[in-house]
Amino acid sequence: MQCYRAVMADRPYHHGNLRAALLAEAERTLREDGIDRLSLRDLARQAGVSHAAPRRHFPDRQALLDALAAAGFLRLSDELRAAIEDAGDDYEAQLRAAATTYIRFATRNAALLELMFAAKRGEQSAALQDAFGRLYAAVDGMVRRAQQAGKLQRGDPDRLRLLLFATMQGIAALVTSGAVGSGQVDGLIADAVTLFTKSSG
Amino acid sequence: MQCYRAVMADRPYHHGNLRAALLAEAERTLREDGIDRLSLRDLARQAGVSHAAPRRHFPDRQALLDALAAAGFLRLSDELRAAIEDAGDDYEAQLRAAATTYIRFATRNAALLELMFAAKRGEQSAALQDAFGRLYAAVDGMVRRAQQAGKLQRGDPDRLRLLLFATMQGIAALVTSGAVGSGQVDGLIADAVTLFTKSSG
DNA sequence: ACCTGAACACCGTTCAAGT
DNA sequence: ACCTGAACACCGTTCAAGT
Repeated sequence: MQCYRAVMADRPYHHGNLRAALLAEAERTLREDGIDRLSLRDLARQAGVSHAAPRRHFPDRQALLDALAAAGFLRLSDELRAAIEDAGDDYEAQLRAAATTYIRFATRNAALLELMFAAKRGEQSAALQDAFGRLYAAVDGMVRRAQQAGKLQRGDPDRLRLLLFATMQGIAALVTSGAVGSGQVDGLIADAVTLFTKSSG
Repeated sequence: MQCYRAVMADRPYHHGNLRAALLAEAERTLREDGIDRLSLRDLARQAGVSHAAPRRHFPDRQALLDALAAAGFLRLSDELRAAIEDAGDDYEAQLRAAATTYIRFATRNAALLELMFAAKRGEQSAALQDAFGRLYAAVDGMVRRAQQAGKLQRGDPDRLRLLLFATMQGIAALVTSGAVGSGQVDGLIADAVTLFTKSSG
């Protein structure tokens, strides 16, 4: 009778990793139902825990959203690093791989990406800023190497990196908002790469 | 006694333009407090009307958000057209003016722009799609003229227009999310214009 | 340390009923 | 046509209390 809440438990709820379970469930809900249907009480219910229990791990709803966003930044930056590494030594191939990975992440995690780039109403947590920094660093490293090799368009290097970042994010926004069909994505990426790489000739 | 709800009424509530009053108040709330604090009940309260009254004009909360987004698209496209017209005959100046206007709109209406480009969960209303079309047409016209005059980079014209749109939206996203400081905006726009215009020489 | 249970002040949405 | 008032099923957040 006191084991009621362990009905569907092979997962070790109630001891240890409630925080991780909440985050995992939250990400699933975010992907499948959208941010509007994401409620702390529902997450607690699905974790078999009282509605006040999440408060130990996330002081309020925004804290959970911030944690989701931070995890998103880390995962996207890891995927970008891997894609760039797999692309070999050709800078244009690296650029194309990075852009493709970024847009694919955007289409598969539309609500999460939106959350990651939500207008910050107040100050963002340090963890969230760090996570964004990881993403920026992933893009930055690639672009910096390409610039040093003289493969990119001229212009202020820092701004050019930001601009490339902005272009990827912009394409992602158009795709997830439905303004651009998935069939146009590859062409858009190709044009963007052409635009940024030095067409020396 | 039956005039209770007209306490602060010089506005003609309760007769005629509740819809417009709700939209105006909603946009103010969106700008000042963010989308999370935007509630139909609160809007009704501020309009001096029962909480069920808005239902006549907006079937649900999403309908009101869609109407806000549509109005945003129309206003932004109007501002873009005006800025382009004021910029004269030089295509690069037009491009710079359009980008500046777009980013300024983004910084002043961050929450609204986010709403405008929110990932569509289902189908979007026809009115919303039309409004987006107006925005796209505003950008499109300018770019098309520049392309015909041979002032832009080569590449598939349709995709180049989308790419330019994406770049503006991407810069806007980085600015409103706080990833790019307002001091870097002008430089970013300048670099973007340089990138897109044909540096023939 | 981590969680419960009740309570408070809100929501969106629905629906019969009023004018 | 447009609006009211009560009702329903939810929220997030707080807090004393339990183990």
